[in-house]
Amino acid sequence: MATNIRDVAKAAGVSVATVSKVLNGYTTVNENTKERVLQFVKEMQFRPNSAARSLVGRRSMTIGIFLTTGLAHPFFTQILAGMEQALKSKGYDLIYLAQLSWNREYSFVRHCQSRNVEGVVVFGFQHEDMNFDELVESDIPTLFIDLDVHEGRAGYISSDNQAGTQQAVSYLAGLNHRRISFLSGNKDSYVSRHRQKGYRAGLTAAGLPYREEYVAEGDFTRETGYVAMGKLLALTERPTAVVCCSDMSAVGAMEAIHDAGLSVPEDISVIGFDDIEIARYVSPALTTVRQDMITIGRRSIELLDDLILDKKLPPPEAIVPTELIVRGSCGPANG
Amino acid sequence: MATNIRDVAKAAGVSVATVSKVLNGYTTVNENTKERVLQFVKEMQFRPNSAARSLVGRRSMTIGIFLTTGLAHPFFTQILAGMEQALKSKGYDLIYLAQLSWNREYSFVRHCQSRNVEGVVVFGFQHEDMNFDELVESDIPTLFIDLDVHEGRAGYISSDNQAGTQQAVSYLAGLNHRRISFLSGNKDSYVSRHRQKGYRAGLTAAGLPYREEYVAEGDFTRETGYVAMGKLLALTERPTAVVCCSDMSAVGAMEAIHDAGLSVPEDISVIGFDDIEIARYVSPALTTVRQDMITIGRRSIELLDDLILDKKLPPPEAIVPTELIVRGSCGPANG
DNA sequence: TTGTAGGCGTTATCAC
DNA sequence: GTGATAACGCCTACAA
Repeated sequence: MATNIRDVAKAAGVSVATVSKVLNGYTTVNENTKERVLQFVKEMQFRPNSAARSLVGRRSMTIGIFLTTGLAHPFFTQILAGMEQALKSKGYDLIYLAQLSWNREYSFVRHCQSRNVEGVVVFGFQHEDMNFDELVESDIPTLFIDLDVHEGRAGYISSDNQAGTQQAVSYLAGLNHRRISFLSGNKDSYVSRHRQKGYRAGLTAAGLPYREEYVAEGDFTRETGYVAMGKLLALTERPTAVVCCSDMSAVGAMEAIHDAGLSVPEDISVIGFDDIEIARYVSPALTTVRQDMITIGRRSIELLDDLILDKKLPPPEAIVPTELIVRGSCGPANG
Repeated sequence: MATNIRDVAKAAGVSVATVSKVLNGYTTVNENTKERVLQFVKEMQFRPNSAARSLVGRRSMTIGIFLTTGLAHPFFTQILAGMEQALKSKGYDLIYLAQLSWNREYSFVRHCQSRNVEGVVVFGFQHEDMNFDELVESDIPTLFIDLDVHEGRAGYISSDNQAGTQQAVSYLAGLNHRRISFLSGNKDSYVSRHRQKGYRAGLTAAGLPYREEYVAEGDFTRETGYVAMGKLLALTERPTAVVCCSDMSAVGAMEAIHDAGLSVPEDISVIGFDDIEIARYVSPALTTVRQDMITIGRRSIELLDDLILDKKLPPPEAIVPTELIVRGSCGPANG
């Protein structure tokens, strides 16, 4: 059906070995024959069968992707767009391994191995309920996004969560806010922990005290943002500003503020984290800490490629800068 | 490294052929040996190498995905989530073929063939600048989403664009609107054409005349929605309602209305199409025609699977129902 | 019912 | 500089 290396060899009047050598950049082949072979390759639109290639132990040029949070993650598209750039230039294809629901004994690692996957990107923010031991022990180069796994051949990449949050707090302090609260994500998630660190650092830098009651826990979603904000509002000395762990929880917080008969930013200033598209469309538009997911996507493939190519390379811990995007949800302190 | 069929055969004390037969559901194998083989398969966590499998002409269980609009498409995530359900139950993996930018002679079809891809899903709304001839002629089972290609082994799936738009017009007519305008997408796109058809059908059903000047062209984006709405507002007898070809263009239209000193829905009612997440967050929240992208994603894989399994099957033309989601952007006609 | 052996398309190791 | 040929892991006639 599709042309194979033998067809090309026959057409060019050489052996398959020669064609193979030309294709793999061996220098031990005559310039003229090389020229002729390449011409036939182009003419016949020949592309080596990747299954055969990976079978003989050569590279499969395949990177697997695993989503701990399902496809529904708001950043997925941006990350993928960033990945695409690097995939193109490095020549990888990206495979999404749909785990077979009917198989109780399903092993993601075995699935990767049977597919000859060269590396894996894991993406999501759930730490607790996933067991990555098998993956880490498998020695398959792995890059986690937003999960601080750093062991064996597994590294990670994430935004500078701490600095980003600290900058948000400083910005509010600069607007004379002195009662700044923090709406966290799941306490044990890597990103939430570091954002909370940044919150404390920001308070300290501004000479503000850390108050336990000003920290409310959510889980990144709009719903828990609403509930958590409600608790903050019930405080006798209620905060004049709130830094949220995600844009969606900020949206929930704004709704709670609105429902309490207060307004943003006159009564309370709100800052989100992420800069998802929705942030621009809520009213007032949300001031937020932008994560550069395009860069994170691109770098994740580049770092993974390094890991694949160099077996001895220590796994990376990459941090990508954030940017404060000022819109309309913050104003000077009032009260 | 990873266990192969020979290891399993040795462990179970049988030949590789027997193991293979067990794995492939041959009935010509003794119940006891089968039992024992399966036990070792499970114990050793054996999974046949898919490269070797597809090399011997068996199935690769791989479906390719091709995006004409890049990853940035707003529905991408939902479609993928729908696909995932079917991929799981059918046992396919999904591969994203990153086209190699440095290769001028790049052929998507050859890439698919070299990867032994069994079928392809094409997704996007650009018709004109893409050349699908090679793909259609390649005889690779293909399923287009939102593109009415129907030829050879290529079929398509899409929302019921016509009925959805017609329902939107009827809804407005029911609110006593008599000057209902239409903000189209790219005129030559499949979905826009059918939505415009539905617009006319809706007018006819309501006994309203079709007026050329009430149709403004955009390209689904917010920017062109803003511009097109501006033109409609400049009309001497300006419309009291507008049906838009997408939610993003509806957002643009609402901004134009606002900037003209008018308000939604008091002065002008607005209906979108898609029901993307943003529709819930603009103010007023957008009444819109929801597309069931989850179902479209799931069905696209199911239909593709049918096409792959049955070489004689005529390619499908599948239409998925829409649903009118009533929110706050429409009110009774006023004037 | 089970085992042997040839072949899928490619690369790597030798000879020549 | 070039060409046989043995792998890679698996499946499928065919033989036993």
